[in-house]
Amino acid sequence: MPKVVDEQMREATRRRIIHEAAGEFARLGFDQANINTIAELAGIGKGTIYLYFENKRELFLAMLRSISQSQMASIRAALAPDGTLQQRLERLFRAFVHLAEQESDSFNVYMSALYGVNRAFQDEATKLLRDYVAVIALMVEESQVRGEITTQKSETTALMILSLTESYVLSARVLGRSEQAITQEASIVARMILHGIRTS
Amino acid sequence: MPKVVDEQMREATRRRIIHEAAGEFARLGFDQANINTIAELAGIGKGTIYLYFENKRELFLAMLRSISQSQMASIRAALAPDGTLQQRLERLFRAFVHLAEQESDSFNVYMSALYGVNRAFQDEATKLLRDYVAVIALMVEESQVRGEITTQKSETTALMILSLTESYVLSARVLGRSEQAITQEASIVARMILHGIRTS
Amino acid sequence: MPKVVDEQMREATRRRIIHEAAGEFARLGFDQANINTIAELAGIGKGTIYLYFENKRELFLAMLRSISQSQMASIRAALAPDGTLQQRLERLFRAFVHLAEQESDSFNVYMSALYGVNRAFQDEATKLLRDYVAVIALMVEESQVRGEITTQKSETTALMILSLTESYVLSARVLGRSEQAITQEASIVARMILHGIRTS
Amino acid sequence: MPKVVDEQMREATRRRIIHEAAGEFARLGFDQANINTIAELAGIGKGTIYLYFENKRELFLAMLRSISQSQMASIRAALAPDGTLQQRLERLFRAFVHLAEQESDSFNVYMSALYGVNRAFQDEATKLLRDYVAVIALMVEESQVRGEITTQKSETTALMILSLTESYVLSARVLGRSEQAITQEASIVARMILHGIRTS
DNA sequence: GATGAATGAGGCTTCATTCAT
DNA sequence: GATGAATGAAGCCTCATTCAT
Repeated sequence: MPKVVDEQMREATRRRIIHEAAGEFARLGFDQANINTIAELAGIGKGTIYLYFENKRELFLAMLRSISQSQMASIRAALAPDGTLQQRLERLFRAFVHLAEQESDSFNVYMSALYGVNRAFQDEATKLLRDYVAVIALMVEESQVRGEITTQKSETTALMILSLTESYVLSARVLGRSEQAITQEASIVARMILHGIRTS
Repeated sequence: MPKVVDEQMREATRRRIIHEAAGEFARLGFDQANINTIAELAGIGKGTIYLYFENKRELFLAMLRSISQSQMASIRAALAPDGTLQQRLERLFRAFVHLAEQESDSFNVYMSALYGVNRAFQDEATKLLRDYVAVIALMVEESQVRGEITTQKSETTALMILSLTESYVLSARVLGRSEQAITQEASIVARMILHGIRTS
Repeated sequence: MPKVVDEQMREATRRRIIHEAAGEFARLGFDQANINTIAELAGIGKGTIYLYFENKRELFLAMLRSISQSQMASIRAALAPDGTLQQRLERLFRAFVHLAEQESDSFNVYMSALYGVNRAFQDEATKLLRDYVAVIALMVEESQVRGEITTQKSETTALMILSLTESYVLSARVLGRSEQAITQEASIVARMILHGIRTS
Repeated sequence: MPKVVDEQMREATRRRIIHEAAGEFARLGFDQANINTIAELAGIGKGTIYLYFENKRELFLAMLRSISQSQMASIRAALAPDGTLQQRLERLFRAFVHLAEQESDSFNVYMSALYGVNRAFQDEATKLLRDYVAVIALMVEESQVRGEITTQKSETTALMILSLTESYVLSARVLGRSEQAITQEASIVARMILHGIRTS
């Protein structure tokens, strides 16, 4: 029964489509991206894409979900309960820098979905944002338990942490700073966050 | 001499087009926005738009510049050298909350331009970002002179302030918090920023 | 009573419009020619043209008639009953060479109208063609009376003369020959025509 | 292997498009001709045309080339080295009459391209004109070899032959003569050309 | 299942013409 | 009479989607 192999093939093709779609969407945006180009890059026929995804919109959403999973994995790893809160915050910061630079396609797609105007895309991107906040809030609560900080509203704190981290990275990139220059500020930013948290 | 009136009429029409364009672009994004619809909303003929703007792209850019000016005016007012640094930061935070809520069309357009993929739009949006940073950096330097804080890199500090302020507001909005709820956190966020600055 | 002066002014403006129209139509053809451009070249407002001509089509026709009159004048002069038939034919040939080179705008407009697809334009251009044939036929008949040739169908002969003269000039031009080179063939062509006539 | 059939289908469709395009362009001219109408006449969808031709202009050029080939074939056949020069000239004349009447669409398109203002179209039409001259020049040289005529400049002679033939037919048509009436003059025109050649 | 030829809706833009001043 | 701002019809072309093979 070649079923398993077929299933693997199908999954591989699906992944290839999503990968190329991410590049195309990141490069051109949803409207300007061309289904035909994506098919060519993925090495399949134009019509074949529709055997994997209902339409362009669904392809975009599937790609967005794929990106979300991948990014969440990175963030979870960064927030592993090793070391002090300061260290975990630094790792979080560096994880974002890394994502923004090494996975820039994904990052761009995610950001444009989040701040774009298509409600469906925004909703999907928001899910990831919620997950970010949730997993950071968890870390905050752990730190409370450990006595590293004393706080009440873990979610507000998490939101602050995420905002400062993510948007600092983004703004710095948009303003043209190098990855290296930004990475070097990990310690400063983390310390600043920490003090901010402890004071409020 | 009907010239003055004509000039006023022309300026009024131009403003009306830009206003409606902002709404349409905010609602649908650049590609999905329809020049014909914008013309109808502005109460003019389809062809008339082209007497005011060379093409769709130039209309978008003109609108973006208009938004930039308006937003910068708000931010400058918020950063007026009255009161303590804490108070100025609170006003900055509230100004962003206000912009995001009351001028949500403009805000959405600006954000999607900044994080979209069209280089020309990104460049224009980046200009505004630079202006933000510059004017905040100025406040930071004033505060140094006044002895409120002791810092070396005013621009880095400004970027931190902007990042935390702007993106906190944005994230909170995207996550569905009410304007009121966000506004109430002005004091907390400002204090946190201040401590962060003083520590680093 | 400034009426006369006004009438002169009006006539002068009309002529200026027609002159510039001829250039524009010759350069771009009827459809691509731009009314606004013609107005600018003529130094008047866009709307003013419509005080002189009902619409673009009528302007074109008026221009065509103007060209016709001018060209017929040249041809009549060339065919003046001075000299031998051979000399008159040579003058006719040279007149066409001159028209094609010195009045190339007019010539191009006339040819494109004649061989174009707009029936109204074709009809107008055909009138000129008929006039050509008629005036040449007259010369043929004169020559018969003078005993220079003996022929029956003066109109067929005229058509031959015109065809060979006009289209020889045109083909030679299209094929890139210089005015001088073509002019030098006046004698040959005229002699050839003459022999042809005498034989048939 | 449906390839051959497909290829045949494709070629058939291409021909159908060109055929209908010729009619539409002949009827309305390049600018007024409507791609949509051509598609409907050809029995295909509007977008399908763009699978066969890059754009309207390329369609026109392709059609022009197709016309050129077809016309050159007719002319070559007429000039086949059978019979006397007089007979060949008569066949040439009749071939033009036939083309002008039976292939009037093609003829109109070719003439309007030749005398229109679009340089690209003019160039393409000029190629055909050159081919005409070349093949007629060949006949002239053959006739020299055979001793039918004694001439030096075969190309100039060829141009004369073409001019008189083609433009006689055209002028006669424009002036409203019937095909039959024009055809009957084949002998006269041919004889006249012949004498003209022999004399010069 | 895979393909890609065919489709046609949709939109930006031009420009002849009108008409209020 | 002269003007030119305003208009909107008209058309080329793109591209997501379908479906016969």
